[in-house]
Amino acid sequence: MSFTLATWNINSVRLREPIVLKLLEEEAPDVLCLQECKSPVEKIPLEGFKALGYNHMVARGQKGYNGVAILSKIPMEEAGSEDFADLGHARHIAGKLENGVTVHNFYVPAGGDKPDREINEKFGQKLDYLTDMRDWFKAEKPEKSILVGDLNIAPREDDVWSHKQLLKIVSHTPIEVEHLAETQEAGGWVDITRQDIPAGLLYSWWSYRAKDWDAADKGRRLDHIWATGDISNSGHGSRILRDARGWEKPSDHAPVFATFDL
DNA sequence: ATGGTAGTCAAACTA
Repeated sequence: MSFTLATWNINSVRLREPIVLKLLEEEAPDVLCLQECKSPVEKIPLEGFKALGYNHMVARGQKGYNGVAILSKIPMEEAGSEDFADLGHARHIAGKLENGVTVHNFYVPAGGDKPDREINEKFGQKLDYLTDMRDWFKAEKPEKSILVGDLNIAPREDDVWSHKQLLKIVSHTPIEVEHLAETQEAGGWVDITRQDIPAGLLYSWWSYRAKDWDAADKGRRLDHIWATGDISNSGHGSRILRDARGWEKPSDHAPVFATFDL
């Protein structure tokens, strides 16, 4: 059985319902994981998603900020949600698909502007969030699982437009990269996107603030698809739908895809 | 070094 999964930071699921529907119609992933829904769960517009065959959803939401949801054509039951770093934020939801695969959908804290926890509380919260993820997965020992989401870290030199210029910019600092690596190691996670596309510049986010995001192309790979080692060999076909960054009223993130044959 | 844009929800916060 083969299924395709996509992850997309949508930056308001209600405002961007039209382009979520466009993605579901044109690309038809079996599972779509969304972050930054910025909506209470009961206000997520489900009718159009259901009409396209996405009859299953698990989600956590809050008013105005954060929020994560998994839409699925495959029957799915909720498999819990965690509040790492005790922030009280809706940043994680897990679903277990009928095929036995568990999907973890994360929205890791962005971390503010200054990469110093002494003067910027948000940066400390981001590091603590990753440390709690690490410790949880170390105990949990996940199997037959996929982890996706906006992890808000671009770990590799070719995950950013300029490694040198971003070394002190939150999302690409060595301490964040180290925390992410420890989380990945603790769960035995394999980066499926980079398994498929092992070299070369790869971005999933471009700032709204650029005059011409496409021409400037100052992107970062903040959105990830990982899988546990027991199923990582079944992952293939990774891609990032850069086109979506240029759609009407776009998110600042593009959707990331991978297919798994199980 | 600064300011640039976008979303929520109606001023300030977050990204």
